[in-house]
Amino acid sequence: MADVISAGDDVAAASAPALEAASGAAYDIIELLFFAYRDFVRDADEALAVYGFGRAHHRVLHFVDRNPGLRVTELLDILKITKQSLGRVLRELVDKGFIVQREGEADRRQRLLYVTDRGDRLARELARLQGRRVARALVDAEPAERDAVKRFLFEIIDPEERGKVSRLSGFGADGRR
Amino acid sequence: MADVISAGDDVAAASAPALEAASGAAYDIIELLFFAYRDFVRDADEALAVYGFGRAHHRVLHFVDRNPGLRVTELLDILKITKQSLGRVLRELVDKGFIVQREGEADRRQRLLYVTDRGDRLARELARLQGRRVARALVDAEPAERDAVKRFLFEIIDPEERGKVSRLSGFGADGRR
DNA sequence: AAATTACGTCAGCCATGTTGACTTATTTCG
DNA sequence: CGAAATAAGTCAACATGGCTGACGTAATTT
Repeated sequence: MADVISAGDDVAAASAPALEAASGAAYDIIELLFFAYRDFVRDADEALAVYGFGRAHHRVLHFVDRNPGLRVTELLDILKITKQSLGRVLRELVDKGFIVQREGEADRRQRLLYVTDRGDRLARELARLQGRRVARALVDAEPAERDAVKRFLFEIIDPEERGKVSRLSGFGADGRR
Repeated sequence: MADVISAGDDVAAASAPALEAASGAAYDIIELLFFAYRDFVRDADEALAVYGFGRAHHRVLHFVDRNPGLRVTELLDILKITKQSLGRVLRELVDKGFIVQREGEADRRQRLLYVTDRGDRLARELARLQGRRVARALVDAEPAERDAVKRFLFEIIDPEERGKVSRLSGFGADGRR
């Protein structure tokens, strides 16, 4: 039961031993990703509940805070949800004064997104909570190990999405700064 | 960035750059975790849809496959969901012949969970899909780097949960095998 | 014998995702 | 210039997967 999984026959351009070693670690990591993410996302929940928000609001607030002037279309492409799903949470964030929308200067069809002071404060508080967990997980890690973690997460992302993530988060296409 | 905002109203002045400088490596990883998990969980979706299953079914199937004879209470504690939520997906998995429940020998109140052959086949297929992604992300990583990734994910988990995860996944409390 | 435990289930609610259809304003292009 | 494309918003209906609360049954523990 639960032995080494096969790496898949279409993994090209890698030596058999390298793939095998990678596959051995893969099963553990599948489970670790589940547990890690399960706990990671819970950090912000109580802080969000104060305003009647959920995780969907958190994601929107986060990306607008990190990318002032973000266009709605770009946000949809980041979150990979539909316009209608975004519409609901975005409206609530605007109604409660955490986000404002401004007409684009160059293109007046656009409604560029910005956080308010209030929104910025909440976004930072949420980032502080999650950042604390991440920082604790990295305290004993050497710089090379931190890079290895970042590179791994970066390479888990769909290849065609990596360019976008690099631009948003500000590190290179190889996962390094 | 801030110059785009022109006449400042209540739009927060210091956003992305200041935050980034303040928080270091943790901030990148918060975003990377979002993107990585977003893509990671999508791998299995089409395979699950064939049987009318969703991600909740996947999680149940996975942990039962990895832990034959799992008790319902233990599964609840792993997934951190309620008995009622589990009940729905578990019933569907049983009805469709992917999981069977057996009365416990020592304690006949227990309904121990096992996958059927069919369930095992689906579980492995899903693991293959996700494992392939993980394996590809690790092909160029050295053993020490793979350990660093595992250790990081392990330490993201709530401290009081780590013992349970160690026992389930079979590596030590330090995140190493 | 009573209390606790393991499990299941009914009923209703909420958050967040989906499709499909349609509108409005604006920009781009032939 | 006029047609087509684009950016954004909205209505309606529905699916998934969480939640709480209340109860029931069988088996075990005290």
